[in-house]
Formats: sequence, C-alpha cells, structure tokens
Amino acid sequence: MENFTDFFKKVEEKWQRIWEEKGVYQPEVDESKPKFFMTVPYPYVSGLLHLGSAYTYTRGDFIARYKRLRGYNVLWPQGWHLTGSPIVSRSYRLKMGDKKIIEDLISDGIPESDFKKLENPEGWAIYFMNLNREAFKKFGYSIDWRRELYTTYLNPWYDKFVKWQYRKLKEKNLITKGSHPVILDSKLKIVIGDHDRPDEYAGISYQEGIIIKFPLENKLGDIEGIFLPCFTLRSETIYGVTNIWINPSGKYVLAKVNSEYWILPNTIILEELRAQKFNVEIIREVSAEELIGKNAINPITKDKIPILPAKFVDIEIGTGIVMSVPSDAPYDYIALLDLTKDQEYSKIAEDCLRKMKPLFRLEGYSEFPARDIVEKLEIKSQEDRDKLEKATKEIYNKEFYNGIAREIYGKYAGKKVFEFKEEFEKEIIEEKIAVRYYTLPIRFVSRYNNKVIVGIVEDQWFLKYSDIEWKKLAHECVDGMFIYPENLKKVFHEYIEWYKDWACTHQKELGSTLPWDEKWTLESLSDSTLYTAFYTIYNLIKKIDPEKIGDDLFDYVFLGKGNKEELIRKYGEIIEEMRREFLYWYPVDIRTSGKDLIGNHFIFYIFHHTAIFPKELWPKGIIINGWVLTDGKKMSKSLGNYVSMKDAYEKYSVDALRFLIAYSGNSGLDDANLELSKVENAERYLMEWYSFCINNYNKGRVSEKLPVDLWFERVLYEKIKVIEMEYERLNMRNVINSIYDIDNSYKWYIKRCGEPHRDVINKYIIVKSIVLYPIVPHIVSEILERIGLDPLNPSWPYVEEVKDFENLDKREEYIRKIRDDISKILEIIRIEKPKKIKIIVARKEKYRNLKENYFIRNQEEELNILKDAATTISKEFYCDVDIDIEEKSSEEKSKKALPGKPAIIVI
RNA sequence: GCGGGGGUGCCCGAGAGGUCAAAGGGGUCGGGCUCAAGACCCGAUGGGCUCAGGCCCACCAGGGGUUCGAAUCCCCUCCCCCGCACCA
Repeated sequence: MENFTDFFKKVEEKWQRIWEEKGVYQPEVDESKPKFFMTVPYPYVSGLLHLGSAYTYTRGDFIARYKRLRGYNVLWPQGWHLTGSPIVSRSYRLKMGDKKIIEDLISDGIPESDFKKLENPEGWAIYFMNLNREAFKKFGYSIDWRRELYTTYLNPWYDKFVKWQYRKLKEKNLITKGSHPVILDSKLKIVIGDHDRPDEYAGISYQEGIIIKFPLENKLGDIEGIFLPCFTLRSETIYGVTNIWINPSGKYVLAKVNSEYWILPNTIILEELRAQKFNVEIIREVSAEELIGKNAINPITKDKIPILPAKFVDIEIGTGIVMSVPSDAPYDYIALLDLTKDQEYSKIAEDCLRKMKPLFRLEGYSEFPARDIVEKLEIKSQEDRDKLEKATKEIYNKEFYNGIAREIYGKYAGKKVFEFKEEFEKEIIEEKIAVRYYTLPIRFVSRYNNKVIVGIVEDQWFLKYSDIEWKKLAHECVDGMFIYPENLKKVFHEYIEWYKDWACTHQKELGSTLPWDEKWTLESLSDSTLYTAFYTIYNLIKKIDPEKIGDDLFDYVFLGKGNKEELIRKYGEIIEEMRREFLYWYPVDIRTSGKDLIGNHFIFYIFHHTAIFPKELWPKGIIINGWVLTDGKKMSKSLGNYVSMKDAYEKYSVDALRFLIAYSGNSGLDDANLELSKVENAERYLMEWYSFCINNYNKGRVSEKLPVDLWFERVLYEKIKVIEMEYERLNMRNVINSIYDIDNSYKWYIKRCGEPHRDVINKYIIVKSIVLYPIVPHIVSEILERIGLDPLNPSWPYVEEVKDFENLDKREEYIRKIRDDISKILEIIRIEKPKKIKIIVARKEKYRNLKENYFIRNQEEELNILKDAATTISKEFYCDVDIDIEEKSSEEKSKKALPGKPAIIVI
C-alpha cells in the first residue's frame, strides 16, 4: 500500500520551520513595492475550529500567496474573537458539570486533565486560541503572527482601541440611548443569558406583542371602568374577537395599573409588568367565577363579548387573559368547540362560533382558516398541544405574509398583514386602546431558582444604523468596492437600507466596556468592525504600556490629528512608525469570508469604516464563499462527518487537504464540496508531479522547436492568463481545472513529439509548479529547491506570448480529428490491430475555391501537417502510416478526399 | 410575502444564443495490466437506424414566446435552499 502521507508531513514541517525561522511572512513597510493587505474575519474561539473554517482561511492563504507571487508586499494578519456569551456560557457549564459540554470536549479530543483550565472564560479562550493557532500554522498559512490579536478587556491594547472607536462614534452622534427589552431574573433583577438557565431553555428569547385593553361592561363591586388586558401577538385579529378567555382555576386580582383598573392573574406577570415600568398595585383578589359569564366590550368594534373559561390559558404567560379569535386562531376555535359540549356554556359557545367573522382572504383556505386547519390536522381538543402549536404557527405565518385584509379593516382593506400591522399597532397604542408589551413564550426559572421575566432597560445603547447620512456613506463605500460575486453588491445595499438601530451593548459577557457607561459591554458584532486597522500597528503598540495609551495616540496614528512633537515626547518615535505602517497598509484590499457574514459583520465593517475614516481608507474588496460540505454532506457532529482542523492535519497531509479545499469550489454563494475521500488521490497527484519535476527538469531534446513545441508553449501562455483571472476572484476550482487542462495538453504534446523539448518541459514544470504554489506551497517549495530555484521567493512565471501565426491550434485540432476518425473507423469495422493506415490528401484542384478563412490553403500544406502527424498516428495504432495524394492513389475511396478531410483507408 | 441563490443526463457538476447529446468528475458495464486486490490505462453509458469516419428522433423543472436557430433571451407556473436581525 502506497502511502505518501509521511513524506508530505516531513516536507510540510520542514518548510513551515524555514518560513518561521526566516520570518518570510513578516512584511515590512516598503514604499518601493506595491502593498496588498488581505484579511479574513477572525473566528470565534469557543472550541476547535473545523474544516468549514479551514476552507475560509485556506482561501485567504491562496490569495495572499498568489499576490506575493505577483510581486506584492503582502500582509495577512490574524486574530481571535472572544467577545460575547458562548465562551462564558460554556466554561460556566463545564464548571457545573454539564454533560453535553463534557461530551463535546471529549469528542474534540480534549484530555480531561485539561478541563480545570477551561473552567473560567479566560482559561477557555486562551486554551482554544492556542490549539487553533497551532492548526493555522500546521495548515501552512502565511500569517504575520507578530500581529496576532484577540478581543475583549483581556487584551488591554485592543480594549483601548475599541474604547477610542466608540468615543469617536459618540462624538459623531452615531450612538443613541433607548430602551430595550431583556430577560431578567425576577428576584435578582440581573440579565439571564443562556448560561444562567437550564439547557433546555437556552436560546429562548422574548416576544414582542401588545396588550389590548377590553373594558368590562359592568362595574365590579363599586368600581367602574375596569379593563381586561389581553396580551396578543396578533393584534390585527381584534376585529374577529368573539369572546375572552380566562383560566377557570386561575387566581386573579383587581389591580390599579398606573391610573387604570385592570384584572390580572396573581402570578409572576405582576412582577413582569412592573419590570416593564407599569405601576401595579393590588386592590383585591378576584375569582374566575366572578368574571366568567360577564361581558366585555371590544374596544374597536364595540361588540359585546362574553368572558369564558379555557384550560389552555396559562396564567403565567402574557397577561393570563386571552382574546379569542376562533376564525383565525386554532386554540380559540377548538376551545369554543370543546365548550359547546359543556352544559353551562354550550349556548354561549355556539353563539360565539356563529359570530365568527371572516378577517383575511388567504389562498387555499376558507374564510375561517382556523377551522380548516383544526379539521385538516384532526385536532380533537385543546389538550392536543403539539398539533395546536403547529397549526397556530402555520396560520400565523401564512396570514402574516399572504393574508389580505377584508373590507372590515377599513383603510387597511386589501393590504397584507405585514404591510399594515406596524401602523395599525402604532395607531391603537396612540389611541390608548393598547400598550406595547414583551413576554416569554414559556415561563422558566433561572439557575438561581427564580422565575424569569422580561424587563425593559431604559439605558440601552444603540448604534444609529438608521441614520440616513450614515447609510449614504455606506452605500457609497459599497459602490466603490470590488465585491465578488458582483451580484452581491445589490444584497449589500439592501442590508444597509434595512438596518435599524442596533443594540450594541450587553451585560455579563466577555468584551470591552462602553467607555462612558461601564456597566455595559459591547456585544460581539459591535466590537469587531474596525480592527483591520488595528492590525497594522498592533505589533508596535504592544511595545507601549497600555496604561499610558490615550485617545490622542489613536487620533494621531489613524486620523493624523494632534501635535506630533508633543505626542512623540509622550509615546516616543514609535508613533511615527505606527502612522507610517497604517498609511502604508491601509485600506484593506481584500477581505474574504463566508456568505453568513454578509448581512451582519460585513455591513458593520462597512458602516464603521465610513464613519471613522476618510474615503481613501475605506475597504476596497470583499470576496464571498459558500458553506462547506464534506463528501457532499453538511458537516455535523451528529452525522459523524465532523472533522476539526486538528483532526485533519493530524491525519492527512496538509498539501493534499489544501488541494482538495481549492478544488472543492469557487467563490460565490454555492456550497463547496470538500471530498475528503479523495485525499489519497490528491496525494498521489502531487507526488507524481513532484517526481516528474525532479526527474525531468532540464532533460529533453535540444533542437529547433517544432510546431508542436510552440503549440504547447502557446497552451501554457493561454492558460496562465485564465488562471490569473481566476485567482483574482478566488475561483479556485477553476484554477485547478485549468491546471488539469494543461496536464491534458501535455499528454497530447508527448504523444505528438515523443521526446519533449528541454525549454518546453522546463517551462511546463515551472508554470505548473508556480501556479500550484499558493495551493500546495510545501511540496512546491520542495520541488523548487530540488530543481535549483529559489523556494523562498518564487515569482509568477513570465510566459512569452506565443501568437497563433502558424495556426498551431488548428493544426493540432486537425491532427486530433484524424486520429479520432481512425479510431472510429476501427471500431465500426471491428479491427483491433490494423496492418496499415493510408491517408490520402485531396487533389490539387479541390483547394481552389476554399473559404478565405480556412487554415489549410493548398495540398502541400496539408501534406506537411500529415507527415508531421504520421509518427504520432503510427505509434498510437502500432502500424505503418502511408501518406498519399489523390492524384497518385489507386484507391477508389481517395476520390472522396476533401481539403482538410483526407480519405482514410485502414487495412 | 420580500430579498438572494438554485432546478442540466444514474449522481455531482460545467455551460449562458449556433461549433450542444451537452465539458469534467463519480458510479455502473465491458476490456487491458495483474497470482490477486487497489492503483492505473482504454472503451461504453437517452432512443433508434447504419458493419468506413455516418444518419434520424427525443432532451437541460413545466408551459408559452422571441429567433433562421434556445439548456442558454423574454413571459407565466411549479419546486428546492438561505436570510428576514439584537446572534456568533
């Protein structure tokens, strides 16, 4: 069993060592050379990176190395993202002995003896940063590691940088303050993140809805003007309310809420209302019986509607009082149906069902979609929770996007729900019929054993992405950028338009605090927008005591503001150097990553650059790639095809992996298919190329070049042009396909000439090796060294243009056609080994009236070409080949010969 | 619903008005090499006809159109994937 892996691994180690020792990827400012600044968004290091990341970063390496070959002074720095909650959450959960986390760690091959280190966020972050850095190095990335940075207060320089950035944004009035809902522990009043709750509730977010206040028809006791507040996500269905639901076994109270009287359940909901700035004072208890059977008034339609009992009403959710829309809400429909079987309420329930109103026109449904779906899914009762959830979701979704309001909606009639809902809600809130409210879809307890509620924080900070002037700049930036694939420009513009203000601060997460309001931490998308600039000076700024760094340093280095002499006195000459580095490297020439970042990170990146920097420093290019499938399947732990970068480089040769990564796809939104099952083929392919090079370099015939020599040189020339274009766009699959084309042409070349020309074979070796270099730099470095070329400073091959003045392409095409015809004939007449092949060229007169552009002009020319081809054909078919002319031939078939289409006779 | 990406032969995937039955893989079948397997090499792989390099029909989600000519352009329909946010 052949196995080249060990050989490759040795070569890889060797070159990685040399690169590191010689610092070949640590570029210095050099005004005499054009610069190229390439970045890939840093990964979030909550664990080991997998082959999906490898795909993105390896593509980064392809372009970095390609640009180096093209003579650019290339900088590729890399960092790590630690900001946000997942690291905090995971380390916390590990500390608590969470099984899932332990399982994950074990499946990643993390030894249990290391777990202790991971039990705090800092330890976790450092640990995985180290492992992932190691993987990046093993993959051979040409990163300038002097500039390796990571985020959050754990890195005081980064922290200073982010704070500077946010002060700038605030100065420019791009930060605003507002209120924002958050999930809180009801007793401790602290924000409850995923790690503060049981696993099964991770990821549950609040819902935004409204409370509609239904006045009670009569007094309760001697109090008048009491409201039944109904929380709903579907305010627009208020026109179809037939009744109100309360839980028959629930405990309710009469409370004074602000200046009104409300009926509310005596539950955690009171606390939640208070957390949302309602002033709630309990007056007295009210039993469900006191309410059931009474009537309320629909505040919009003024209909009189009964209050009825329903078991499905959860007195801890919403307001514990529910408006019932049987026409469009499956729960309500089935509950009324249930109630028709009840002695006491059957009449009222039937009446309610009769009063159902058609609200929306919805294709595929009758005027009462709730009834339709209850029947379709065969929902039997309100206990049928799963089906009801599904039904509700379906109807809600369909009605929201496709439901057309009927006449009853007045000015909204004819519109779709999503078109008018926002305005409608605004209106009923202004009319004081309703109020905005947030709640949870399920009530659960925090790890501190208290129920969790939604509260409003009043001092939440926002990035003002709604700012029209800011949007304008962002659009302008996109317009001026190279975005590949090009059609994504439109998508970028749309996202810029669509963004509203972004809540940029969280609590209890890893990150940098907001400099003027230190209880807030900048959330993870918001602290990672401008750091590409920070890379340019990071290797230098680290020499300065972070304690001493003030905004004046950044103002000077990035914006050229401040008194230079004074600043030099304060920080030293180094700030001059920093300014120079920044101005040399900036702007970013290419930033490349996956399509998942388009709508978030890349938009932020653009916005913030336009806010802080002058136009000439705005980002210049973005290249987007798709997801990665491994062997045609989505990579996931449950499918068992999950491969971490660490697994991969330990098991396979990295050059083979890099080759497969290149071959897996082009830029764009399509998913790439990384065929790990082909890793051996890739190794073999590369190994064969390696042996070919060292065995053939400087070998071969030395003589006048034949037409076929020129033809192959021409192929090389043409292909290298194509490959250049594909590299610029990171269409790596196309690059490899072009290399395969070269290989196929070489095969034909050898068939045609037997022994290759020395110049030609050398050219082939150099061209293909260099073109492969960005993809498989280790083995190519080895090749270059073995054949006596500089492996540390390779440059893009210069191939002289070979013009097609000899009709080289058509000549070869002609010969190939003759060859194909012969094999077709052999097949049809079922001869395997011909004794002789006669090729008879058309008689002279037939050439007289040829089309202008035909490449063969006369009989002599065709004869020459055929004589040249005779050896090739004879070798291929193992027989003699006679070339003759029609004039002299005695063969009957010779008469059929035409110019460019000689008669072929096989004996 | 909006926005984006798609639907090509057994499968994956290129092609973006003629040179297109449609590149390249893979699979399958047949053959070669081999003690044998793998690897490698050659051939076949829509249907029908034709024992001399050939011809005819069908065909690129479905339907219609533009054109001398459409997988490619236009219109309609159907289907699939992704996003629609406060999260890395």
